Amino acid sequence: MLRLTKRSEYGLMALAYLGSRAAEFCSVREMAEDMAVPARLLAEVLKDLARAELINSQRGPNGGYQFAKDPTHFTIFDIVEILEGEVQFTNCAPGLTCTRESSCTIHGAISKVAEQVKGVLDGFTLAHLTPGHPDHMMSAATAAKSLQV
Amino acid sequence: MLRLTKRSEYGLMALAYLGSRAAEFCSVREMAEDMAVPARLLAEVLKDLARAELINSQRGPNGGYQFAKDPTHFTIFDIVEILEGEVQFTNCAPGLTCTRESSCTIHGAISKVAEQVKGVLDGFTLAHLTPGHPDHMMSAATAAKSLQV
DNA sequence: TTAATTTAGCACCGACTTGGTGCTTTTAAA
DNA sequence: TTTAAAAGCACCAAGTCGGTGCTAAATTAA
Repeated sequence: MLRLTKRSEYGLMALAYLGSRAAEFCSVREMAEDMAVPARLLAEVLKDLARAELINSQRGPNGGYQFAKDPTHFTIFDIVEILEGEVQFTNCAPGLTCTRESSCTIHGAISKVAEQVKGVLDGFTLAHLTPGHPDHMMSAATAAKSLQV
Repeated sequence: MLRLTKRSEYGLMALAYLGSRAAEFCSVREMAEDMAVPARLLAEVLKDLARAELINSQRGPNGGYQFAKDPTHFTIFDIVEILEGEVQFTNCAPGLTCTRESSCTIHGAISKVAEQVKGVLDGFTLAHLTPGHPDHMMSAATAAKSLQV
């Protein structure tokens, strides 16, 4: 159904969370509780993000994770690629497993589609997800509330 | 990995094929052979497209499938929705299974992403996939060939 | 009428992916 | 030394995906 996995979803939520928490270390337990997501799975996701050097990790008491770099430097595409592997829209693109060079007439257009989808994901940085950041996009609920004020 | 399923892939290929074959009926066997895809699976896909009244079906000898309407009237999004079910980018969007209204800060941006991805898929019609049609986008291979001439 | 061709319907299966957990080790602070 | 936390690795259940089997219904041709 063309959807992101939970890994990406939790990852994006966690990064947004970290972004809004200044530079302090946050533990997985803390984050999982606040975000109401399964702690162990979140831990796996954060491990991957740390391996990709997107966030710093600190072991031991008062340890946890913290943003390594400016959130505006990373896009949703980057995160999805880290957590789900290479984004490959179909098998049917030149150079991939589509060997129907002669008969397959769609990979021209499909490549364009894939390119544009990639463009969309690259058009959003982590800052867009991070509350408090000037680039943040409000949810419908939040927007409604701010209108009431 | 954010990819289309084989159902969508075969469906799009088949529709491109039908679009390039004037208005005659084409049998599944014929199409599957020409496109080098598994016939039975292609048959399932075409059944779904026929149920959606996107193509006409005709049983019996010399039967098969044929385009019902103008290819420019259908977008890639339509096909994907028919063959994969409702496109739902994440669980995390207002009104969906994301019940973390208060804590989840990403569904504002995620909704925008989903909207734009939908926009991309809606920006391509079947005509873009159909060789012979003026809107058709050539594959890299075909383009290379035409340059050689 | 009969046989052949083709779609329609429905159920099913094996393999892979996904979401999630268990357990042990390593690091670091109190 | 104890405790809190991440790192590593393996594992499992459920779901999805690609694909197939089988039977019925429709249509054409002989």
